[in-house]
Amino acid sequence: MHGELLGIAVAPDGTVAVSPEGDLPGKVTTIAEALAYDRAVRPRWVTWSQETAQRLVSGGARVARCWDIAAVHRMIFGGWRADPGYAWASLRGLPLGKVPDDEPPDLFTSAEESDEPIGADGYLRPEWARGGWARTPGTMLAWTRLALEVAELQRQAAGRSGAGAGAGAAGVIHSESTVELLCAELAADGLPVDRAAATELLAGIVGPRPRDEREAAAIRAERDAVVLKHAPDGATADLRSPVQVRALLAAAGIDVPDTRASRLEEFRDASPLVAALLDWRKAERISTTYGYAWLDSYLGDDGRLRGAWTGCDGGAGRMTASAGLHNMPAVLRRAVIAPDGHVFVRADLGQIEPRVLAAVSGDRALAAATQADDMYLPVAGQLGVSRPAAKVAMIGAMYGQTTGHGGAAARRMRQAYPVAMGYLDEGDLSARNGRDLRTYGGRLVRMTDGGSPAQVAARGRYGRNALIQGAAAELFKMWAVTVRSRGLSLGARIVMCLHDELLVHVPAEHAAAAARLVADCLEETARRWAPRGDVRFIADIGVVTCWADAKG
DNA sequence: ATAAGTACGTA
DNA sequence: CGTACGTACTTATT
Repeated sequence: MHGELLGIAVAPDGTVAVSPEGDLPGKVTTIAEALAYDRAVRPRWVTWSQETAQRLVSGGARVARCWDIAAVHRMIFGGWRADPGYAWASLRGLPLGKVPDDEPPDLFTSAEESDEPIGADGYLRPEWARGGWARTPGTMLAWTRLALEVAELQRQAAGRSGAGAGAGAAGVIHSESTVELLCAELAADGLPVDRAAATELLAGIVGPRPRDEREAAAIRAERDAVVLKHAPDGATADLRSPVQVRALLAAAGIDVPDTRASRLEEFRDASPLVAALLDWRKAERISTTYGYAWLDSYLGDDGRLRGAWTGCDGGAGRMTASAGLHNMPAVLRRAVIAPDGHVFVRADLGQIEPRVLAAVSGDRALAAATQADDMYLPVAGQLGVSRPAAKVAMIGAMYGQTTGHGGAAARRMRQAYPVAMGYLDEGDLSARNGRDLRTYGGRLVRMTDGGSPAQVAARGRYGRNALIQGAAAELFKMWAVTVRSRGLSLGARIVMCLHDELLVHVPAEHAAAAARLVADCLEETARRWAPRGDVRFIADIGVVTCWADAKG
């Protein structure tokens, strides 16, 4: 029974239903009892979506593992939409165009109440999916039974499709599911941010917090004036308008097709106007997106910055976060400080993408290079080029156009690592032709057909990138849920996931143990995810009190 | 009001 | 040396 699937549903009021299993009758109970059952039996709870985890977490229950129907649906079928009615129709092979929209109930057409979740047409009744399942204990139990049935159908569909069926993919469906539990916890726990430190940082960059709108406008005008005083006589512009900025630059003799920072950077030294404008943009970004309003919106009184998390982005399958958690300017990490008595274990995967390429392609020669701490060194030696040239060639192969032309390094790359390059070529070709791809872990990456030559080329790049980025995301998530699980006894909590980086909050007395654990979890994950075992994955792991500190 | 375009932050 | 995403602002369209 340990680890067996068991359906669970949590109503908005916190009432829990657990599906029948074997001789056990299903029951309607409390979150506390569900947690006790989780500890005793450790089932794999079948949930319809992250919402269940959110309700469990807000009721104080952090369960060990789950089978998340929406997450598994996205793996098997690709795309983003994964509501119950859509997942059901996909599994039953029903026409998807007729699946009712995932909309709130219409107030004027009273939904017919039925005790049967599946309608005569074979589709899931929309009123059930919209919350009608929580109407009575009986409907709640039926909802959990259906979840269990759907999970079994998904297990079969995954086996047929190849999702989660590859040698290295064992466990990916489970980790992709359990990440939804982690996401609910990340959203509830938040990222520790020291309000005083954040305020001080902001003051240094954009000035003190304005007391009213008039003062804010004055500060903005003053910032603008610093730039405009470098403008040619009489010229002025709204610095927030790219069109006007372009005209202003033209008046100063700088003709550019657009005013992006990357394009203006080359004029920085020659033009005080450009230099001032680029500095202005930095401050403006902080002021508008990551300023006091940002703190007010997302930083709680308890010193935690909270946003919503998703386990996969619908494209290649990376995690996403709102509230700016994934694109916060690096300077603001100075304010991410562990509260008294706690520290962070900060860990990031090193050279994850080329290592992942070695694993997913099965290229023995490239796998051999991963034994080095810096794998670009052996690659450079193999190709007979400098390390920077080797790195550019590798990244170009993974993401850029390599077909046909390319430098000497690119040509030698084909000779030295034919299996890896063949894997990328295959993905590129499939994507160009509009054929769907599957990542190493079995996630379907949907491709469209047709398009102009430029779109076809872009699709090729998208496809080869998705194979690498998607596989790296799978490895990362498996690592993260392993740390989540193994770290419980140390009081370690993941507070940030940033594609290849983990920030783990832990009581100071367990810092060293937690750092070792994070390293051990990577070993364990690598063995499970890439069982051939010839690819080495590395992480830079340090104990810090502030995220901005590389090592503590 | 809503959509598209521009820009920029993270990986 | 490419890809992904989230946020905010301006400009154009409905």
